[in-house]
Amino acid sequence: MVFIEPPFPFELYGMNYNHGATEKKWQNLWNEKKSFEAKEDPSKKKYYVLSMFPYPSGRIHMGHVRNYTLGDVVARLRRAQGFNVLHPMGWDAFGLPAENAARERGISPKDWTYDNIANMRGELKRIGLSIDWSREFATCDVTYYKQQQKLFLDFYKKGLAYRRKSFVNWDPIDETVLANEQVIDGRGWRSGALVEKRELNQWFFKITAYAEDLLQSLSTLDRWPEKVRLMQENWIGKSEGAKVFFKLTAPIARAGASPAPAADAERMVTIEVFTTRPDTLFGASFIALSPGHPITAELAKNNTKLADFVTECNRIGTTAAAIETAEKMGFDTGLTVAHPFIAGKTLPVYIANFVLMDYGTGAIFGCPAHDQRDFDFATKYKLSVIEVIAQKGEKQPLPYTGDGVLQNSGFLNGLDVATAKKTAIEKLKSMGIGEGVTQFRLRDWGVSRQRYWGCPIPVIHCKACGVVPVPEIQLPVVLPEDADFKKGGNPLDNHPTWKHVKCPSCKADAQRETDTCDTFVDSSWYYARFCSPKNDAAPITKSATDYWLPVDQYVGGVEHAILHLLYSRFFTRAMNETGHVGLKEPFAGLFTQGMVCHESYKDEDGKWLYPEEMEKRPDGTAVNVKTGRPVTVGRVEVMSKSKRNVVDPGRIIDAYGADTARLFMLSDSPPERDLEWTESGIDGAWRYINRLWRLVDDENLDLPPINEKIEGAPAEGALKLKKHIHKTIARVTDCLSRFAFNAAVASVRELTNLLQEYESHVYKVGTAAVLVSNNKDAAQPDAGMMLKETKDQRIIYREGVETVAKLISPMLPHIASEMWEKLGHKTMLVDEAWPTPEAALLVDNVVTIAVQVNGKLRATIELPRDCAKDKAEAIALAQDSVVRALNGSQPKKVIIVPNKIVNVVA
RNA sequence: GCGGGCGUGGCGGAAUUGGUAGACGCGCUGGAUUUAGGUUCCAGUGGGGUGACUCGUGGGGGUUCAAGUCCCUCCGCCCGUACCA
Repeated sequence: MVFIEPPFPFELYGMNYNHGATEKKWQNLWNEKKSFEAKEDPSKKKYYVLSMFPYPSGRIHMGHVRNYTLGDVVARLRRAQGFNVLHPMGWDAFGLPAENAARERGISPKDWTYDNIANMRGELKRIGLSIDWSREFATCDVTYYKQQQKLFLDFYKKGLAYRRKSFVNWDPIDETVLANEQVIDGRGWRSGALVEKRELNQWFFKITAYAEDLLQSLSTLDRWPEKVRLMQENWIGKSEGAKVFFKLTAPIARAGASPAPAADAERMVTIEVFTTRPDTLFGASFIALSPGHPITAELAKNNTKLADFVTECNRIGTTAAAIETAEKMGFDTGLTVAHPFIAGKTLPVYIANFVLMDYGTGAIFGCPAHDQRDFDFATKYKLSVIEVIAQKGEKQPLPYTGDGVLQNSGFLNGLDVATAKKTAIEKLKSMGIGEGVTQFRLRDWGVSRQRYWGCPIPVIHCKACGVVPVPEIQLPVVLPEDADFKKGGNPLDNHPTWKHVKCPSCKADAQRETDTCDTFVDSSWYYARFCSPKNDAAPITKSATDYWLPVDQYVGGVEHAILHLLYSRFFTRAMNETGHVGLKEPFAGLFTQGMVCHESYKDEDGKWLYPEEMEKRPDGTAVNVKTGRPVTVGRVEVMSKSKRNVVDPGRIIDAYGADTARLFMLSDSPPERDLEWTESGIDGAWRYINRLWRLVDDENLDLPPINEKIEGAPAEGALKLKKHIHKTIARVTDCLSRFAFNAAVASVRELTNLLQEYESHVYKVGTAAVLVSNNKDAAQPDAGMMLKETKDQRIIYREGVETVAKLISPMLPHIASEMWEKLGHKTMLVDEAWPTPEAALLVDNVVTIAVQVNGKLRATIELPRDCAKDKAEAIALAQDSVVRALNGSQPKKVIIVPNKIVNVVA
């Protein structure tokens, strides 16, 4: 784990390639020539490459390097292929960590953020990305969030933003709202106080208005990973089912003194249940309400045991994972409801911790025989289990969730599940106690955050006028810079003056909204802002977005597969509806990359160690560099600061160069999979960079002039090499276009090997080279042929090396550029066109065919391409190994796949 | 819990549509050059067997002339789960 510290003594190892100077040289040149500045040009086909912008935590990490290298490969490839490429970069700069830093270290969130950005920008630039830095912005720039406030108001006017009550995690000691990640085992991470659920008025975006469209349009996103589309589909969670009204056998006496509104009073006599299984109504054995259900709240007023139970349930927290993995608990209310179909039958009403208030109606009926959760619950509380679906075939233990024929179900008996569902719904409807409904799991997007470091929501609360939007000419609503972070709560709310304003409508004293936006709002439209980042008059410049959008290739982590991407899709629809953009789907192509992992190390005391703090001994043991004490080598895990299994990209770039870091990121693991960072891997990458350099850095290289052509047909050896070059072009182009970057690198390496091997078999004599056969006994070609061969080979060798430089350039832009220059070119490689293979060179006239007997490989034979089937069969059957395997028996059948395989079935 | 993904030599992985499993690299072994080597070059390298062969893509089962690839099932690990970004 000991790295060579910079400056790297490259000449010590016979290396002539100085990555430090070379990388700097090309980065400066690209910058001077503005090589990557994008301009709208309707005469050219555009290509918009976007890598998810980073949160400015202060340092870049390997995950960033991977993400941006992947995006850069695409951007550089498309650029070489003649597209007008937009490849921007910015900062997802609002959010909690800045506020935490302010609280812990007394730095202002703004200074902390912009310092981090300055530092990270420098680190990013060293990777050598083909980014148009002139378009850079941060979401915390007033110029950006001003436009976001306009969008918010436009959404509000269209009814796409609204306010309602919703629960938050409340820390009673710090008097602040906690994020889910700040709640640990039901307690506040700093105060340790038991977290309470508190209901607050909050802002929501009406994403559910587009639920159906967001679902349907997934099928048009054919360049998205199937898994992401599936995850979104499940997240939206469309389900067909029924609402059923269960009548309470005794209405609940309301505890409150004030008269309840009529609709609410109605709720106290019936329980509205959503179910996807109305067919199993005859198997119902209980009703369960969410702890957050209005009836639960009403009952808890007069029942301390129930109130305690609800408190207990709330302690689990607000996350679905916690609620659903918690042990199933129920509270028998003693109430009963009438069964809708069976006269005289009643069902007990429970409060259950696994019933979510946010989904359906917050109430379910339980049919234990045909649902796992209901079954578990019924077992625990000894409720009846009535089988209403007769299983097909071999009987399985309950619960049974498959199809079958209805039984014990009155008018549904004999029907299959699908028909029974329909019939039950019709019956419910005719009885006036239910109806068929389509339900979505998707909930509206809560965007309110009771925090300082976010985009202020631009509304004013007036006692007389209610919610009043801030007039557009008064935008932006700017964050105050003198907020106090020492107190608990929301610094905006605590600020002495900021929130006090006059109502824009009646001029009376009023208050600003002190909630800020969820940072997912900021990242939902940044892709569109990159098209015209400087426009101060409007969030979006229509002509610019019409040209550049949609994003052709979006690259980022799978962890964003649902929320960020769904929110962006919603936002684009909302911006479309409010006239800002002319499209609905922001990202035509999506690639989700895997994470960067590393071994983790612990010393004897169980303390995590950084990789550079330990050393591996030849005997396989590991020790602490300083103390010499043994170190336990742990699992390979996602790099994280807490486990200290991180490698700083800056140090790698110092020691080995950006190209080496990029190569390592691209060469071994396929980009969609997790990548394990290893020191030996980086060594291997670094060696390859030096091998590339040796291809061109040779005083005796003796290459023919640029563009010299072969006269007549190429000599045999030259043709072989040329074929390989063109096959490599085809293969690499294909690999790159389908994100098989590791395979693309492998293919270029193969060509490099071949060129190097070829070069080592050639002597240079004067200006001509002489091919030396490996086989001493072979007849040497005559002088004329040799001259032709060597001359052609020199020309092909140049073509080969130039091709290697071009093909590797999206991955390793610095060394590729340097090679190009070394080969005598005056042009910059980044301005060169991507090579195209000659079709005629891609096909071989002799193919290798596998010969199998009963599916087992017995021989391979060489045959002319498209050889006749009977001829192939005859040659295959004549093979010694085939004859042996057949052992005298007659083949029953021979299967021949032309140019691929002959399978003899014995 | 639910949803999604992944699993191939000692290691990372390749195999575009069901058609020669292990490309390319790391590591390792042997050799050459070298005062030296985390340099470079050459050769070898899935397991077993002298060999003909045989066993092999997380486990078990199935479809097929043929399965890493398709189907069923089980196991392990990872991601998301709505206030981390």
